[in-house]
Amino acid sequence: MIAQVLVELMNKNVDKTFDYLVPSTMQDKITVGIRVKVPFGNRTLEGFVLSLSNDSNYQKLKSIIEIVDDTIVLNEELLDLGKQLKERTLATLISCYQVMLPKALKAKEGVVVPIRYEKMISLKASVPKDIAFSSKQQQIITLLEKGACSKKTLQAISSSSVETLLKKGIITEEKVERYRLMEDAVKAPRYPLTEEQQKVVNQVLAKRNQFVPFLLHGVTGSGKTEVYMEIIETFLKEGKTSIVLVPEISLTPQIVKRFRARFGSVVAILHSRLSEGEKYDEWRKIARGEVSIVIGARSAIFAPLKNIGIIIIDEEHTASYHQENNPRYSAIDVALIRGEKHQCPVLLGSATPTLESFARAERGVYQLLSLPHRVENRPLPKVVVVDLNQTRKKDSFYFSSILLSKIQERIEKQEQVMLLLNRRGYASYLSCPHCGYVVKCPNCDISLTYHKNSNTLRCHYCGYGTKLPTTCPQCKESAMRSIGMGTEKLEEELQKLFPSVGIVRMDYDTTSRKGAHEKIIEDFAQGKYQILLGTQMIAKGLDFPKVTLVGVINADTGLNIPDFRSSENTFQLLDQVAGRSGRGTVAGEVVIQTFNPDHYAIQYAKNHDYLGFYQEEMKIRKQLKYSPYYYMTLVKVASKEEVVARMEIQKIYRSLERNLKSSILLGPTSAGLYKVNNIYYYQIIIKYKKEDALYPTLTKIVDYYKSNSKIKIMIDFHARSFL
DNA sequence: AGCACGCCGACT
DNA sequence: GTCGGCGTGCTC
Repeated sequence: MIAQVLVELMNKNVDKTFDYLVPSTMQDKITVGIRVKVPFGNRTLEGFVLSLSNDSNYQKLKSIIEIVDDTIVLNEELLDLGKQLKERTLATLISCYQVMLPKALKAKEGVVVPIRYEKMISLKASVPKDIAFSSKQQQIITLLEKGACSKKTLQAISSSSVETLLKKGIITEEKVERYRLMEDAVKAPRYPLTEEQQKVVNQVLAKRNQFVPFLLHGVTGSGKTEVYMEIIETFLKEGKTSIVLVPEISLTPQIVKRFRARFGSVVAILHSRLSEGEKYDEWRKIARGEVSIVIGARSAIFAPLKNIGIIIIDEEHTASYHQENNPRYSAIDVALIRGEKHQCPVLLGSATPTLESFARAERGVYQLLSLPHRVENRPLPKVVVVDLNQTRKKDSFYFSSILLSKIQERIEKQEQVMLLLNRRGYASYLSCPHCGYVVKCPNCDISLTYHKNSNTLRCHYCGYGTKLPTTCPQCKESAMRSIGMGTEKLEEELQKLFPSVGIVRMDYDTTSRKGAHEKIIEDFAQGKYQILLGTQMIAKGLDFPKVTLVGVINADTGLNIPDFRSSENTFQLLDQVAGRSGRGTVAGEVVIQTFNPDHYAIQYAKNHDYLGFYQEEMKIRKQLKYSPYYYMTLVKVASKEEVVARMEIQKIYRSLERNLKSSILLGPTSAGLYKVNNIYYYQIIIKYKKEDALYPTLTKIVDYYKSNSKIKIMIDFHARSFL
């Protein structure tokens, strides 16, 4: 028998299978999808068996050294999915398989994540009647009569007694696998569904056993999670499994808790904050069919569940559902592939769907469902927009007097406040401190990015460049400056203004420790603090009934990043963060501070008018030929030598120009992150509605560069950001 | 990816 | 005369 093995190397040159002899001792254990160790050149590598055959074109075959796991790692569905992923992303096949697996199961020689064992003690079949036991010994035996028990527990009673009983052969010891992540049983209230919610549930269940993609547009606080759980429960009763993707679990422990409370131990959790051991264990629970529900971040879409009843992607607009390195896939795409395979519905939920998704719903590609009202008829919060042009001169740098007085009010009423300071403010664009003016590209209606090394302003879309203005083109004041406010400074200011109030900050810096998120969220939920301030992190999915005021310190930071999605991202962020207010019995309020009070993204967010925003933004997208009217594929090259990157992107440009007859090419231009770690980036954006030559052309280009170590080329068919 | 093989410059 | 540069090619 001969095995076709795909080895661990992430290089285009070796992205094919190699034939190996299967030693007779392994014949009955080797199956497709298993992980093996093989000799490769003068070293040993790990790889996956992709197929088996009886003969080979090669004469001098080497033999497989050993089998790594006792079961298969990639089942048939995943093997097939990997191949599709490779075709869609043009990444290496091995990278498509590796991305599906926890580190413990990736093909990687030398990386070992152990299974955790525990010593279990159990009673021998019959306890001899004629022996007199000490009281401690008797205590242990009585305990064991009810069932096996961990050695640790028994040793706590008396370790010497355990030893004696073992020696006498009364009890036996056995090593048993023990999962690391143990579920903590919690109780959570279960809410009866509203009529609206029930209707959505019924609409989805009506299409069970069919591949139907749904888009659930539900306003913040409309109880989407409850809807998800109800649907999942139905499938659970039918013996079917479910996948639920959430943006980043560690940010929303509340959702996990609710699932745990309702479904108990049939829930597995997969996200980046787990240790490798924990991920390994959760994965094995899934592969062994011990759980029926998987909740996780992006990569949980590859959970090896069988018999899937539904795939749910919550907050479907979240950028993190797209992977930014190879393979550059979209979890939504994968969900649709798997949904079709399993003939099950795929449910995408959001209060602010991407324009792409909503457009698909309008065209009937997705079936649109909606939850237009909050539960218990709670009103959406009232939004006040504060014009910083009016207030900044007289008020403090961060706070308008309106926001301050409203904070003061909540503090007196013992209610809670959340303050958002968008961390994207660090992006270096140039802004006038007096009037808020930001320099834009004359061709693209996009902010120019400040390039420090060349001291110019440049457009990342068309390549337009201009010298740095010394005075503001609008108000003629001197000293334009790049903006960058920090949450840390905000916290300091706030504490000065409210010295006796408990303030907690949640951002990248305060949450790097494991469990830090949970702690902050837990503490805030319990009222240890009255004000929670933070970055985007606090905008999504959190549910604090006592929060009645949400303040956005500066809504403009997101508007000015040089991305055609900046309005959409801003609208989404504002709507999401506004949705944190008034989730309890007391009505909520929102204050948005901005230099652009009339900007449509802000105005529509103020009115909670998703549809209005959608329609207006679609007009712009149509006019400027952006997504979703055009597909946009990003081609990026990276090289340590700037000249090489520039030369090669031009070659690629000429090739694209020659071959793509129905596309619009933007570029070539230096990428937004022009130089990172001494690597230079150049890029081209391909816009097209239908381009049959796209994949063949790009495949050729990728092949052409596969053995060129001086240059790396990256292709992203669903790029969310063109920085 | 790594590593060997192979053909042209400045040095014990 | 040799040590060593990194271009090209191969790994079942």
